[in-house]
Amino acid sequence: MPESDNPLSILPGYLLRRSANAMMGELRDRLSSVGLRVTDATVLILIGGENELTASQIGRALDIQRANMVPILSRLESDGLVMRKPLDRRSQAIVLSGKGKKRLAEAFTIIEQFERELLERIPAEHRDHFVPALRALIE
Amino acid sequence: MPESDNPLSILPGYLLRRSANAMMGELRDRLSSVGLRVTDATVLILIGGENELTASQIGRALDIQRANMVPILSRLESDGLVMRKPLDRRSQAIVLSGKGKKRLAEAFTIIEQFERELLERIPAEHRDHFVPALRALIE
DNA sequence: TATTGTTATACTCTATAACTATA
DNA sequence: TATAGTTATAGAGTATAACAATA
Repeated sequence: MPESDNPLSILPGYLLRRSANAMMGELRDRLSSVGLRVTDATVLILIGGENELTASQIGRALDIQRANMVPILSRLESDGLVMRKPLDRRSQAIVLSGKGKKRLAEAFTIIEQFERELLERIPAEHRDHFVPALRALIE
Repeated sequence: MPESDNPLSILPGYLLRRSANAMMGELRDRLSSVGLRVTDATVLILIGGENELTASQIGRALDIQRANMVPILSRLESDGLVMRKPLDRRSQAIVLSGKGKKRLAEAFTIIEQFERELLERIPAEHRDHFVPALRALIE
């Protein structure tokens, strides 16, 4: 908080939004150095960890609607980072290209450093409680 | 997480974004019942707690840029919730109207219930660590 | 019947630059 | 010179409805 305390600074929901916005702004700046948006990087990480996922499956895993996956995957494909591999005549797997694997590795280095610094900002006595608390909110 | 675990589900930054999006979506739905956006409600809470704040001061307190305060305050003013009170020939305080105070009270009831439920979703042993952790990320 | 991929569209939030009037 | 308020604009994320093709 740049300003001194206000009635909002005790509300967990407000603090959650403010901190997420601040952290994602920081991550966005760092990922721009490898030409990726935050969402792009999450898609690369997801499909890098599992073998064959369709656009719909990626959307469900990341809480992104089918329709909104279209521009994301178009961008990744036109950048040569992913390819489409037909599974049947309706579905297609989104798979990393060689270039996509390299880009994912670069992004992951940035993200690991970012996550490390994020955790270090949290006082030690609270640190280990953070991820379990967030996971409970998402379930 | 609707889907089973993936490489992202251990990243604090990703979980922070996902949980904030989920929580704010929920709050947005609830506040729509009193015709307010989440940001509108935060402005009302802020100016309800302090006597006289200008648009620029509100923006700095809430991490909203000057230019983006304009449509927010125009909306609140045209809804009759706030009024502009000249301080000098350049600055003006944004103050709650009577209608604005009533609307703020309605919104605050909704938000208090929301915040209560949010905290209850966090397992008891992690709960008290949540706000301090978030505050550390915003500083 | 349900699902996949897609198009089109609109709304919200955010970011930047520039301008004027005043402090 | 710095700040307040504003305009204009663009980018990004998100939400909804609808459609054809396929499972």
